[in-house]
Amino acid sequence: MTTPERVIERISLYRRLLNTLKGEGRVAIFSHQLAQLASGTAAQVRRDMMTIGVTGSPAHGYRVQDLIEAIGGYLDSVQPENVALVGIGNLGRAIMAFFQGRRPNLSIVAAFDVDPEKVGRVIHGCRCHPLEDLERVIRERDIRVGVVAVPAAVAQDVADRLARGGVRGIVNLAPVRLNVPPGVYTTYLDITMSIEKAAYFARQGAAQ
Amino acid sequence: MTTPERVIERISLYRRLLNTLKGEGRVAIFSHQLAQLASGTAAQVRRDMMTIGVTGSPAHGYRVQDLIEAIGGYLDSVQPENVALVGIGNLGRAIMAFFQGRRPNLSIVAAFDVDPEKVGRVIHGCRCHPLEDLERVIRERDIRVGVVAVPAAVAQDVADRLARGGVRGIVNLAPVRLNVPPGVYTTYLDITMSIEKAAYFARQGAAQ
DNA sequence: GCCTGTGAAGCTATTCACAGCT
DNA sequence: AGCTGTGAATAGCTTCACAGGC
Repeated sequence: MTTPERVIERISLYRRLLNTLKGEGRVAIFSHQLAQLASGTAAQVRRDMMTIGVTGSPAHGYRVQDLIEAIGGYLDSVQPENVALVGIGNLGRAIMAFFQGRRPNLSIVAAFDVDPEKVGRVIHGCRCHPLEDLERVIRERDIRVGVVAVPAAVAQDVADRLARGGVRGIVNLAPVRLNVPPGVYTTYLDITMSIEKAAYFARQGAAQ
Repeated sequence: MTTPERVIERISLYRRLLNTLKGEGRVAIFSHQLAQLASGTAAQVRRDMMTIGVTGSPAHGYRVQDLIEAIGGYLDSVQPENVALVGIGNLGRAIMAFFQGRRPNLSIVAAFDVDPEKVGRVIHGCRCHPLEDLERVIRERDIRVGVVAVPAAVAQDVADRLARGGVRGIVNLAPVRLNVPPGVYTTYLDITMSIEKAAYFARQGAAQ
């Protein structure tokens, strides 16, 4: 019953692609077309559609609007998800700018930093708190997802605080592994690893 | 003979963990210990060791130094790899700061931006060029890996330029899919997707 | 006893291929 | 004719389990 990580990733990607298509006025799409946009296969797209419970027609394929709604129903929680961002350096600001009023169902509602310079300000529509307040604010605002964008040396401490505050999902951008209590999901966005990977496959003459 | 992406990712992770261990004075490690640090299994670590051609001993496990060297021999090219960064916004600067004199075998040697304000300056030890010079500089400096950290709207254009310049590996941080000619490897670092994934699994009561 | 190295087994994910529909 | 939905087949990855060695 638990959907594999890979499938969730693809579904999230489909949604973004579909939103773009919708913006272009596209009404329907065939599996092989969506597959091409997502760098996948038609069969895989159809399997994923089964997973989220959407059904298409041989005549027109899948209705774009249906897909977007079904993906929303599958991926999103009923009430919008509150996200905390820890670390308001360049990376943190990039993420805030990026999320600025984007997703209706997912918004960064609180940011944290140790720098007294930043605390108290509102950056990209989001209030900045001192790190000491993390657990309290997380609880008050019912935040269950945290993004860790702090230097490696303090990432584990931040993760501990997030977990204590009740966060159940962490996105870690710091180049360290985190130790989290059971029940807390962690995913890593590792720039060094990605570049090393790209360098390796660049040399191998491509894969994908 | 081509190593799967998953394995390359783990090997890159092992190296980082091992470098930390080495810094702590650790000399040898058993597969189950490395597995714990990497959130994997002992059997998997041993398989990966086979892949890179390292052999351990039942008595002491694997020698940390051996592993680091073997991974270097496996992942790295003989001469250091030159990387180009396109987009010197918050995200680009975060990446530059992060790479600042880090990896011996992988360095960002050129950055590009359209902002005339940034062009000509040297940020984090790296010269900033105007976007128009991209293809020329890429060729001159024999750059084969590019990092795309520009807004979504111009990411495809940047990818086209990189590919024309001869880049064979691209790390894309913009939230769009790129169309690249065959032979160019592309990998995506998608913050939105990661947060959506974390939110989904946070709700499911964790995996991993 | 506890480790590594590895063939074999097991499992998961992807793709095939085709019936059914329009 | 060309699509979807899906059981069956395949491919790919991970884990088991054990021989061999300190």
